[in-house]
Amino acid sequence: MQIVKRMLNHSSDLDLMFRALADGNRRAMIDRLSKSSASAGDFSAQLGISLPATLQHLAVLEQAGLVITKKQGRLRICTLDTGALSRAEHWINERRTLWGRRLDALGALLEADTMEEDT
Amino acid sequence: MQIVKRMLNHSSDLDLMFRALADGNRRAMIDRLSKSSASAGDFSAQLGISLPATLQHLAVLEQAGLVITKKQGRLRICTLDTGALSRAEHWINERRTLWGRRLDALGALLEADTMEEDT
DNA sequence: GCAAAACTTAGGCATTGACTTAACTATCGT
DNA sequence: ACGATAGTTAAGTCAATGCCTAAGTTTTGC
Repeated sequence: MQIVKRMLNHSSDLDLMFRALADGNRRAMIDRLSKSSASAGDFSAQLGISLPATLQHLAVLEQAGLVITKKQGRLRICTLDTGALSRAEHWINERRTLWGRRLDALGALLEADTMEEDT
Repeated sequence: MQIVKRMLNHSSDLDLMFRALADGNRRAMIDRLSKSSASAGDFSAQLGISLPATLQHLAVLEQAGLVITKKQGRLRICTLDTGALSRAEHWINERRTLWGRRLDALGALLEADTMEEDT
């Protein structure tokens, strides 16, 4: 059963995703993975933190759907999953453009207001 | 010692930004602001949380550079600042496209691997 | 002036998050 | 088989979050 990837969290997907991205070490891991796959030990060495700490970060990234890990022999190999990144980007872009449109609509009005005040 | 590291670790702009976005209430505030400006009391009422809690959220959003607030009379009026949103989006997009290029090269191989696991 | 409205500050509390060390378990090379 | 390598689990520490209530402070309007 490959369906069970997410349990009944009261936190949304976006919560998990943004919280996962809100840590420098985890972003560094994503940076690293955007170049090539890596093992848990690689991250541990690169970041200078313990292996357990690394595994916790990996769990966060996995739950956020940002990273996929798979056991190969005694290594845990990690790869990026860009699906979630796209969703995060989509949320941001939606808000940004919404506000952009509003600016377009109000821009003239605000400017007119300012002009009135000035004179 | 790791305590020192954490305390000295002045969190980066991206830390502040993503952490700010990692909360449903704060994303709701941004949603609200993407439609029009609002006062602290508006948010308090909309979210059903106390005014102090609302102010804390606003402080987080302001420090992240996502929101601008300004005192007008006895109201604290808040507006969106899209600059930070754009920066967050830029970071995400950069990683996504980097990985995308990588996928072009490795795609078939990874997919074959994944298929094996799934079945 | 003065009370109500809208915020601000202070203090407290329960939970979560990022670490750690120590003690396993599983794989690999010889 | 056996020691070294790579990861996993357990348990604990400490700081940061998110929320609250209570007691200020500033503005507004009568």
